[in-house]
Amino acid sequence: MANMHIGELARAAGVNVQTIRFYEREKLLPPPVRAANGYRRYSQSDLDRVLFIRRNHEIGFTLAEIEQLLELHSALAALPRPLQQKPSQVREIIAIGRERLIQVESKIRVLKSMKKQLESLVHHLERSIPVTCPVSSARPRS
Amino acid sequence: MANMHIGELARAAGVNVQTIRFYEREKLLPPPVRAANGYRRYSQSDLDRVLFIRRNHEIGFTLAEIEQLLELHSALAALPRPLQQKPSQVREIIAIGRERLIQVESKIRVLKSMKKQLESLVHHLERSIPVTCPVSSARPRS
DNA sequence: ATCAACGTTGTACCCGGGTATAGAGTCAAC
DNA sequence: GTTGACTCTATACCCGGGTACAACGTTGAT
Repeated sequence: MANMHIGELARAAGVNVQTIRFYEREKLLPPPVRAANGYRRYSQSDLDRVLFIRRNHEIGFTLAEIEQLLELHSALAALPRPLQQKPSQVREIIAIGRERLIQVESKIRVLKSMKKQLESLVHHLERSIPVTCPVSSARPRS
Repeated sequence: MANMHIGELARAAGVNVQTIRFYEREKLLPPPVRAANGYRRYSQSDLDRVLFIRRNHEIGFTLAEIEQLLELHSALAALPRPLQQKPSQVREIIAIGRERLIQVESKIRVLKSMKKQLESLVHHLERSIPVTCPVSSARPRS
């Protein structure tokens, strides 16, 4: 635990150092423990968190939405087990989860339809080209 | 054709007027025909284009990427049929299409895995809650 | 003991994607 | 012929998500 410097974390996550500090300011990362010299120290779970942020950002979630997603995860982790109590809190988490689910499903639908269009585009273009591809015989003028 | 004012187009597309003009400046929309009074006039195909832009932006493509997608579409439309000539141009379109396809597929993968996680989250939370849902008998204290 | 490579805080800047405002013209209805 | 809703151009601003200094401290190797 707490085995990485900020630079190592950044490299491992494929972002740069300022971005890590930026995420900290924006409350996407918790204030890390500090070594005696004041250096930030990070653990694997911090790395996981950064990777989670990046992946989700890449597929079009805003940082605000990602914050919610993260809360959702940690709320879940913090629940008493086996869940007997706190149904109102739990219900809220479920509600947020459902919302996200709807968003995600809608994005998937759009992307799938796009995929189909692209596939048919590429396919048709390939089919109707006078063959000049490597697999064919003589490579008639490129 | 060319039956809409900018305000109607904007309303129909669910964006505001300045956004339309912004897209025009950014070359995502072609300069529209102008009425005698200087007003921009738009047609259905302009609306389609704006909707296309919005949909794609929503699923995480940048405007620059969308510009490429649009070019790809119109390049396709402009091709001589039945494609006998211009294989180099066609090859380029295919290459871009393939690239997009890879991007789209990767987004879909990420979203699907997210969907699974969310589903299992919601499912598990629902399963372990002391039943308080409408479908059950007596609604024991909310 | 000095150098490079890394860390600290703080502040300022940049880019993408719009959004708002000013100052003016157009148009339809009353 | 004036009012209100619309349009025009031009310019400025805003927000999200970083990115880049500046000025300084720490560490390890040579």
